[in-house]
Amino acid sequence: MCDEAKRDPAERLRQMTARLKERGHRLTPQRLAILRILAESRGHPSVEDIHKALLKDFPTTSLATVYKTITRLKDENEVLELEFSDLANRYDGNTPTPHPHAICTRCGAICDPDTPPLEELAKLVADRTGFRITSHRLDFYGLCPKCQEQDG
Amino acid sequence: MCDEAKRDPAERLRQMTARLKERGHRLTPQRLAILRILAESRGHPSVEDIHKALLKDFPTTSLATVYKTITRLKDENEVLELEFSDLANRYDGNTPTPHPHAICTRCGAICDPDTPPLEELAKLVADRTGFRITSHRLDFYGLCPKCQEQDG
DNA sequence: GCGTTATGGATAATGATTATCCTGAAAGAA
DNA sequence: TTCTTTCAGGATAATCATTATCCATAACGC
Repeated sequence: MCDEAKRDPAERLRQMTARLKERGHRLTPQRLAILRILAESRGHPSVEDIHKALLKDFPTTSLATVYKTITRLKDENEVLELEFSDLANRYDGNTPTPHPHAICTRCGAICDPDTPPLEELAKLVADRTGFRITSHRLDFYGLCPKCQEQDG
Repeated sequence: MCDEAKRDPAERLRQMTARLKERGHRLTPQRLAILRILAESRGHPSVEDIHKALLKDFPTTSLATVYKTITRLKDENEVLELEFSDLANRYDGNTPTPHPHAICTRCGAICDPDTPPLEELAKLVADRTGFRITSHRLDFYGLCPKCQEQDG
């Protein structure tokens, strides 16, 4: 229910590479590999996760390269960043627009539940605060099913 | 509309001191001062903000003391932490239960809009993901009214 | 192929937060 | 009030994800 198949990874990869090229970014082998990892990932990998996966094909890749590529992708709105102050940030390259997440506070599992859209609520907030709302973040924290089992 | 008066700061201070005492924490002058700053704050101060305010009455207070006190308050659920990976975390001592925020991405202003409660949505997410939901975070990002003016 | 210039790699720097360690103060008991 | 125990404060070092820096090199348009 949680990490069901989303859109086709190959299609998403094509989309990302096309957008980067179109905006004048070079498509290096390392970059392509990072895009592929993001497109194929069902979870929400951290930079270190991505780097580890990358080392299988490109054993000399630097962590800095991953950070730089992620920054590009953020600038181009091709990846959604989930910030944490006490943990490494996590990234969603499949669905780069804001959407709710369920986050396990024990094991760090993150999944995308289906929920009604928040546009109405965002409009309400804009009306009441005078803000020009451009993005949002909705996280639910708790224990994932696996971690509940371990409680006995 | 955004930073309207909430509950009575003095009453909130009484509440916090009572809870800390009840749980066996000592009430030192520094701690009381931090509680007062949190209770009276209408914004969402960072640790550094709190420390700066504290120095007026206790010029030798260490930053570490503020961090330690905040940790206590988090453990006792008397303060709500808003985490940011690229900025200092911000704290709400007035309303320590999760509630939506509007956050200015330019100046960092944070305010508490009135919105319908999210309990139903949380229940829906719990049903669909199997998570045992214990907390949530709903942030809306955008430009506050002041920062919109500066755009011309 | 060539030349321009963005990118990759290695590593140092940054900065919020946490850990450590010791001294001193808070609170209860006598 | 004084004593005792233990928690809290202050100073500072350590941590760790993320950024910045710098140079050699690879990508891509011509």
